[in-house]
Amino acid sequence: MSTIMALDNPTLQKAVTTADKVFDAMLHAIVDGKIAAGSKISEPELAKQYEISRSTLREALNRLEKCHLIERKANVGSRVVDCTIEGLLEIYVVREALEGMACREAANNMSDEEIAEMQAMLAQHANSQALKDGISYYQEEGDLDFHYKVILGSHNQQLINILCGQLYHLVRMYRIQFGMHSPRATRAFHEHSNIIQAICDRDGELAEILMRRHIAASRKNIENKIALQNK
Amino acid sequence: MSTIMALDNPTLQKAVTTADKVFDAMLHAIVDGKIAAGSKISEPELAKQYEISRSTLREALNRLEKCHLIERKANVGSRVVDCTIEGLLEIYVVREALEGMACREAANNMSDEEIAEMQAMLAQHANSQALKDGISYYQEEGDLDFHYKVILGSHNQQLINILCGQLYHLVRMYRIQFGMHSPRATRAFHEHSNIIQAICDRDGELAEILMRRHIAASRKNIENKIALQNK
DNA sequence: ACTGGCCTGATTGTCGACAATTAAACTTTA
DNA sequence: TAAAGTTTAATTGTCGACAATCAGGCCAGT
Repeated sequence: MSTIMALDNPTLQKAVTTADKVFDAMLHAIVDGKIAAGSKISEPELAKQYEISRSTLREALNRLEKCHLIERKANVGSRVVDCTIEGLLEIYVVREALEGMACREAANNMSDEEIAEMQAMLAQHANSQALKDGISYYQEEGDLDFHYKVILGSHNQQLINILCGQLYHLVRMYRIQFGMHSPRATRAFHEHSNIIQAICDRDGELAEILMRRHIAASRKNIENKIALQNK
Repeated sequence: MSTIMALDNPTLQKAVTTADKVFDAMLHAIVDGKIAAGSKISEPELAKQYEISRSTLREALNRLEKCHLIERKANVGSRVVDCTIEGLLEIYVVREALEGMACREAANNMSDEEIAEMQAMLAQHANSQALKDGISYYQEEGDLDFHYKVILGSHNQQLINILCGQLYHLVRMYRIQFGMHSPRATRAFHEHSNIIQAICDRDGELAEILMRRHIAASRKNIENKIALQNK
């Protein structure tokens, strides 16, 4: 029902080849933690598990490496990336820069129809949120939907590739594995609302500033939580 | 002689496997235009040309795809990306966002030794520039050296991977194939100098602003040249 | 003559086996 | 006993062949 599946890979065509299917399966397995973060990958073992050849598996591994979900060293092997606090904060820094710019470009380049769509989506989220009073749904999927739409609205293929193609899988992985469903839901909703307003006003400069603040706020929220945890 | 070779891939280990060597060879061939932009890639032909198996060639192609230098469609084949004005401008937008942020982080995270190194490099470039009065050398290599150093100075692995690992090969490709040796050399030199000063002052906010202006100026320079060309 | 379907040639995807390299276990020696 | 060197088992990289898929040419039918 959520739109998250539909735009899972907005820039990629559907999986046609078997390597694609294995890639998809492993992608979800890694993101969901079914394949542990930091664990070593045994090519023969996984090939047998998915009932495919090692060549096909390696093809899938190559695509996972493109998403920065695994790391390969020559003649040694592949490991799933491990989720560290430092890595998470690094990603937020990149997101602040890229999504800020994407938001500026979205304000310049989105069509009126796209803007209308996004406003409708926000209204739907508002209902869903008020209805369920469930912060987790909004936080985990609605938020991603919103950010996806803004990124796609930039109409910048490079931005879209980097953010949707590679970085966002990592974001989802961290969200799930660190169990992030913070009580920022209502606040984030208002921030989203203001960002859309800036885009609607075609105010790219303000849109970028608001998006950067929005992401920076999330990062600081995490930093605080970590600091609290380590106290 | 130049440092460009040394930091060709500052984040990657040297090529050990044959697929690595073929990747390097094809990387340079594509960047230098020896393999034409937009041309289709024939796997059997190239495999014979490099005297390797198709599997090994495909491994190399996968890494080229990671750098966004080629594009693959399932059951159809691979093509070298084509250099369009729109693509070039898109890259500048991404660079403005990412390198701006990298510059801010560099001001926060660079060690004093790193800053001293960068100042020394700039002084060397100043001599080289005054000596040869050659704008092309500075523009094509010194400029990249400077930007590399700033990116590495951010100490953000995600930033480094995206910028040095994938985006900068594209930047070099565009520079060479469009023959960019504009008379911005002395102006760019002063901008570099100011940026280093901001980093030295640990003024991340100013450093980001200056870097973004620096890159935006390059982009506008190109836009003007194109507009002039099409008149 | 033109459109539609079929067939053929070539290209890509997949497979299993072999060669090269690495990491660990074992032996040997100071 | 500890450290260094050697051997061995397992993993990765590479290869050539087969199967699946696609693009273009050919033929038939209206």
